[in-house]
Amino acid sequence: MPSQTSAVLGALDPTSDRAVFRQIADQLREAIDKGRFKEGDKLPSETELVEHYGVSRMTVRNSLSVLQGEGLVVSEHGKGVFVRPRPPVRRLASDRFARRHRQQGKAAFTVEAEAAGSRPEVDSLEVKEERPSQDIATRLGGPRKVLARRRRYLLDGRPVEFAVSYIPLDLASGTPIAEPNPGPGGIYARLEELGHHLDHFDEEIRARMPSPQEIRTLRLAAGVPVIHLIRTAYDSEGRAVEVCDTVMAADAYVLSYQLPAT
Amino acid sequence: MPSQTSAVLGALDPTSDRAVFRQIADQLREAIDKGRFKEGDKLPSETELVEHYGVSRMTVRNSLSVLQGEGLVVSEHGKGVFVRPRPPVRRLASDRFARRHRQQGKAAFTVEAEAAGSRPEVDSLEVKEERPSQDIATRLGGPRKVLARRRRYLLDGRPVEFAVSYIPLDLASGTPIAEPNPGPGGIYARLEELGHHLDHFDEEIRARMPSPQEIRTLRLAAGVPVIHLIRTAYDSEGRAVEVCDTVMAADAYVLSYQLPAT
DNA sequence: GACGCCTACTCGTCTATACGAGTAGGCGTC
DNA sequence: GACGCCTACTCGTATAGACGAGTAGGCGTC
Repeated sequence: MPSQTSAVLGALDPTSDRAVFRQIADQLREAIDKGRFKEGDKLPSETELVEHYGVSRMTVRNSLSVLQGEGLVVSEHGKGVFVRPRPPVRRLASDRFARRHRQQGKAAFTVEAEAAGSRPEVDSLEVKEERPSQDIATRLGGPRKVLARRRRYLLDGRPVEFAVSYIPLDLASGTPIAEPNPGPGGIYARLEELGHHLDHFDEEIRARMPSPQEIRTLRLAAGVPVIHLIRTAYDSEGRAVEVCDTVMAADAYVLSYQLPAT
Repeated sequence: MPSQTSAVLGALDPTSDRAVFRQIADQLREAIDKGRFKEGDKLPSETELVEHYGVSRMTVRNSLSVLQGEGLVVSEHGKGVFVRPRPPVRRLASDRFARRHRQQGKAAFTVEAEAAGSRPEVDSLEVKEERPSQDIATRLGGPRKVLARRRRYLLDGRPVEFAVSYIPLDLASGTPIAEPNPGPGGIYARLEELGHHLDHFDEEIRARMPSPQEIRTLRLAAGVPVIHLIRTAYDSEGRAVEVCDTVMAADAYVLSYQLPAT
């Protein structure tokens, strides 16, 4: 029903000093916001928009690229431009590293995902010794070498998170922490078994646009930022025992913290 | 020295199947990453890039728009395209609402900004009674009317944050909370004076691309996401006494939380 | 010197056209 | 029915050209 375009979209205002491609983008955005195009709906094709507005195709494409940059739509080569579906979000509670969870012995990601009815996967395992970057070394108190554990998390086949844990090599070497699978409860459980009683975590949160590498790894659509979280774990002696550097697809997460008011 | 372009940028690979505009974007990105173009530097003009690569101007513009979308560069009409300077970041510690800070009587934003050597400003004051949105009402336990306090925060003249506090009207009405200036220590201090002893805060954090309205309010450059933080304050009886909905320019903030491991 | 114009350069917008490549469905052949 | 081709439609990439508008500096006039 291509002729329905005119039922949803209005006309341009030739007296406006607002650029034509912005006017078109505005109309499409409004139509999406008001639900006249719903999640997953196909927008009118470029050709239809060209005919509807009487402008050239490059102008229409310019409009659509504005909406892509805002993360409102995604284009699929050969198929069309679609209103971007909002993926269900995964909530990360601030007590997700509480000892009581650790003692249950299952990985937090797996438990939470299954509770939410999603199929969790962990891949791209890489565990190796490295020389830490300046930043990581500083956070860990200056070790010369660290064990780096890299993994990627997927939900229902969609990559949502990429994480690297760095542990000072003198803590990790020869322990289950250096194994691809560190066992139930993860490396925090192993650290505590090794006598490093965990005291607290520091988390730093930034948001930014992804690098091309991150776009590939997380298969990000245009206009989706990432949340960059750097967590440092401290034991009861105040020593930093682990730094975890995590990049998350921002459209898949809500972080949740509870803070005392005292 | 326009001829320096060829000293920094290489040639295209005609055998590559990577699109020409992507190859150009890659080369510019690499040059920026490696510091051959530094923060604030002007990139070669579109015309220079056209001559250097032997492509059409639209192709060059396409490359530059890729970098703009990544937030790496900003263009200034009539002047050129510049490597985007990274503004100094403002750190928000998770103890910023601790009672001891509140009792000192100065607004947290002002104190922190001056400590960091920046000039803080708060503007766009609006305090009025409203019917809450569905979401806000739910978070506050369903009041029919709320007091909404809107303000915008600036650092050295640059808007960095827009915040709206919602307080159930039956708590705020006729108190200093309903005044444009609620007095030392802010509304949290007033709430405690009114017998609402604060117990804890919940914070929800999302990251996303800004709406056109947010781009205007925060004067955001292309490719800068926002951090959306929703804080709910609870008193010792478990009642939600305030919801603060905050939108921050992501390039200006690092959020910092400390979590117990217990 | 102060002012204003003029010019050269910058990016912004828009048109018109061409071809490439991915998708989906029809339709005929086997 | 299964397969493969063909076609029509989609978006992706690139060219060439035109005009508009903001910026900054030179330069002449006053």
